[in-house]
Amino acid sequence: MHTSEAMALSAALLAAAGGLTQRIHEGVVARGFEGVRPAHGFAFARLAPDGATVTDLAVHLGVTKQAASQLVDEMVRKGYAERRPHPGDARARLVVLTERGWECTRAAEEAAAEAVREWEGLVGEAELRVLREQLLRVAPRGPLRPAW
Amino acid sequence: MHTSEAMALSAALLAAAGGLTQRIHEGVVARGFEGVRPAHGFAFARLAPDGATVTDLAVHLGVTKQAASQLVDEMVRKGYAERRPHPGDARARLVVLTERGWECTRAAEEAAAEAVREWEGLVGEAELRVLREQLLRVAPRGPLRPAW
DNA sequence: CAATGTAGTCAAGCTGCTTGACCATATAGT
DNA sequence: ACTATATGGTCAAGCAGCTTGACTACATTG
Repeated sequence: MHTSEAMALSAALLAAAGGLTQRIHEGVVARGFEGVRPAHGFAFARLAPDGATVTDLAVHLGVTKQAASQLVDEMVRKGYAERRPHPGDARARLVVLTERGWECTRAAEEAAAEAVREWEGLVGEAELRVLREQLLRVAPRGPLRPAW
Repeated sequence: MHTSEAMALSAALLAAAGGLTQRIHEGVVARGFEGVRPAHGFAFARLAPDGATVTDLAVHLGVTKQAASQLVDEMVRKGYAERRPHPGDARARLVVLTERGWECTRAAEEAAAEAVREWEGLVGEAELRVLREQLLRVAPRGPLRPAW
């Protein structure tokens, strides 16, 4: 593949990712969750299963634990998360999503599904599965974090 | 496509875009261009053909013209761009890439091509073209700008 | 039970963006 | 032609999100 084609691919990938991010964000806002930035989504993804400590979150997001702690402050202030005592480690605190946090997570999933559903009309359902498989192959392993 | 599959696709897309961005950035740094952040790449892309005004750049990046002007300041200070008088409008100034700016652009293209070349080994060359076509379809039109 | 490591926070500072104000030049209306 | 308004660009101040550094509370190791 030539350099110019590689650039076209890169640009398309970045544009698609940017567009999707924006679509998800708009969808979340449209569903009544304000003051949430795209970066929060990556935190929600880590907190969703069973909660996490601030340090876990910091590693996941690739920022300092102070920054992660401030992010948690903000999410707590806005009612999306709460700090609970950590069972088995009195130093740590387990950050978990509130009910509103779960609702926001579902809103983000719906918005993503809505955007992807439009893509079905553009490339077809079967091709969309192919696209997913290809992206899974080229995507790096590890935590999903904001990139630029 | 079910919601969970849509989420898997979204996550893969964001991860792939993030990984690519990081790869390009590392490749540019490895080629000796320091102090360049990923956000600069989007500015380079707009300046590359024939230069642009600060206002053009601001629209392209989706930021205020003050922010764009500061970005240009930085690029000028680091030797990647220069401000020339605008032919035909004495108010405006045409921002163009310096020779070093062009070298940096080529470095980014090489780094992108290098990453994409690895993808060829993961999904195959023919499938990579398919991937490009699919992404071009789902990518929104318009300026390529940082998303989150 | 002393020494070292880890979870978390407080405080200060930096950077990249914003809003607001302003000047110089272009363009439109009469 | 000349005033009125719009546009390109910069200066200045402020804010938000991150950083580094210092510190306390608890855990873990020997």
